[in-house]
Amino acid sequence: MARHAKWREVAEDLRRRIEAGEFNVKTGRAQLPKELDLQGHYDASRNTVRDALRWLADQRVVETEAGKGTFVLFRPEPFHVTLSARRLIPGEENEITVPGGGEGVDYSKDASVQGRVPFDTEPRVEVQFASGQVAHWLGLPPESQVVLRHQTRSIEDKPWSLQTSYYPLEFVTKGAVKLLEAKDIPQGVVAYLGETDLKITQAGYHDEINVRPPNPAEADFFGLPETGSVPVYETFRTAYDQHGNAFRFTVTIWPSDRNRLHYNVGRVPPRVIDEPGQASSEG
Amino acid sequence: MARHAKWREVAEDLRRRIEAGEFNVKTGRAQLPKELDLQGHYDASRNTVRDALRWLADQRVVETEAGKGTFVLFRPEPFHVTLSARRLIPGEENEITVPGGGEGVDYSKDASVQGRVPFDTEPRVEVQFASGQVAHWLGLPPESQVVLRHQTRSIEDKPWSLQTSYYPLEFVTKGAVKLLEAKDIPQGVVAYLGETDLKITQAGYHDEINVRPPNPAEADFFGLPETGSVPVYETFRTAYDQHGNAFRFTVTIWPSDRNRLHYNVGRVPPRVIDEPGQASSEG
DNA sequence: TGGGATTTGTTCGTATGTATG
DNA sequence: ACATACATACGAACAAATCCC
Repeated sequence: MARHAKWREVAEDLRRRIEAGEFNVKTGRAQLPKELDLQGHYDASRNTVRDALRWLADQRVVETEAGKGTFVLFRPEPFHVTLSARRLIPGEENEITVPGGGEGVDYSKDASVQGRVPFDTEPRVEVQFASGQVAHWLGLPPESQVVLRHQTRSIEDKPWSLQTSYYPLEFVTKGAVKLLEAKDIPQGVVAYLGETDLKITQAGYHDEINVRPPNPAEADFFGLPETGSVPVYETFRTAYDQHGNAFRFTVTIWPSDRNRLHYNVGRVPPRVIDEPGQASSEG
Repeated sequence: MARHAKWREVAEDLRRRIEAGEFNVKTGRAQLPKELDLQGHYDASRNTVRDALRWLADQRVVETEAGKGTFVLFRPEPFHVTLSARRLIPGEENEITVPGGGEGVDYSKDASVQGRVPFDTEPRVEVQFASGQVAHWLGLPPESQVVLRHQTRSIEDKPWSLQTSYYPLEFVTKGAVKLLEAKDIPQGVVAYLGETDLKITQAGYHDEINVRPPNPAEADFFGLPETGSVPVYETFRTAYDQHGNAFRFTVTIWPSDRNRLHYNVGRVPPRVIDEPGQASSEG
């Protein structure tokens, strides 16, 4: 009869009851009965109940807090992040064409988020020897040094992404001195590099998207369970200039529980560009 | 001294020993000592050892098999999948330009995989009422019917992706009768639609990327643990024709343990287009 | 500030079931 | 049929976090 183990049946039933709203309260978080009561309700041992709760906690359905209880997790609406630029080079239509005109065109930012304003911290700036991965993507010889600019971004006071960009140290000695300053570059780094003697223009970029469990520092920053049950997106962006040389390598970490990624390729209706993810839920 | 719980310390130590290659054997899989021996080695109870092993199993570091033992998991090199087309419309350079010329240009496929040949099953074809999501993306009124074409893809005998495409049923009555046939369309569906009276040309597409645990059917097909510890990518692609109308909606499932996704935007050196992910590991 | 009650976290022991060879 | 090894389930004790008075 029992197709599943007992702990699994308890878990499934609890999830059903959670989705039916049985534990909802008017104010505050929905709280499950305490383990002792569940033990009585399901005629199971406390360990079996705890196996069920652990499984639900791993799936981010509930959250347990020592001394307090087990609570139903509120899952926020995800941010919809568009990772493809609208136009890449101002004045040229070599990328996405917005038939309606040029308003709201986004040249310099890496990502735009529908309807919400991200808050960036001031960057932390370091000079390091390039790791193998960084050297590979930037096309640098081993032992090269790079400037690293690290930022955290939040939306509505919630941590949203971690970003680290790498530039050849050479850029600094050739005129881009602001790269070493630990403060935001208002017009964006790409625009700034174009204003310096380097005269770098972004012609295109390559993105690689990976998914993995967060490391402890990331889990702490984003408030993710340290079991690694909520993965993070890890995007690697290599930007190329007008000569086909890589000039920037950016690693960004996005928790998967609050982000969806979007790309537009070719000609796409403006409403899709402007309002990604309007009705996308449930697969 | 003990910063972590005992089970966690056992787990960390086991991972260290695994990475040090302590359990490697010349032929076959590396096998850990049995639980009873680990219990003795760490002076812990069997349940504590099992807590550690469960944590490692959730992270796909090891795999336990009843009656056999606990084995170190072999993690294969991921496939690198490029989701941006090289050129979108033959003859026009409105998408990625390959300076070297037109060789190897990929017009019709949704995805190209570096150095490996995917094997597609014959499609399963159905007619359904459009769900809310499908109707939304295709811009169809409620109660519309759609043709659904479902395929599984494998690379080197390993299941690699699950794909379902939706087309307005209207297309069939307007001449695209092959959409209803349960066999592959060699030139690709997009090219075929252009050859019919519909004269549809793909002008662009929008991709949304999500990550979630696999459902039981997906876990079974891909051989993923049913705990959901290995997430799958779920990509939603909406393709638009020359008039800005959506003509296809495609949902693809890719297990994250064997896939990395790539996009090229703007002008990118051909070697990056042709050989994605050449040296990208370790973050 | 403290102490006791409540609730979850960790660890142990033990028994039995199930898959494998 | 038997031994091996992991899976499930039970019970119990104490620790740690939280809350309330």
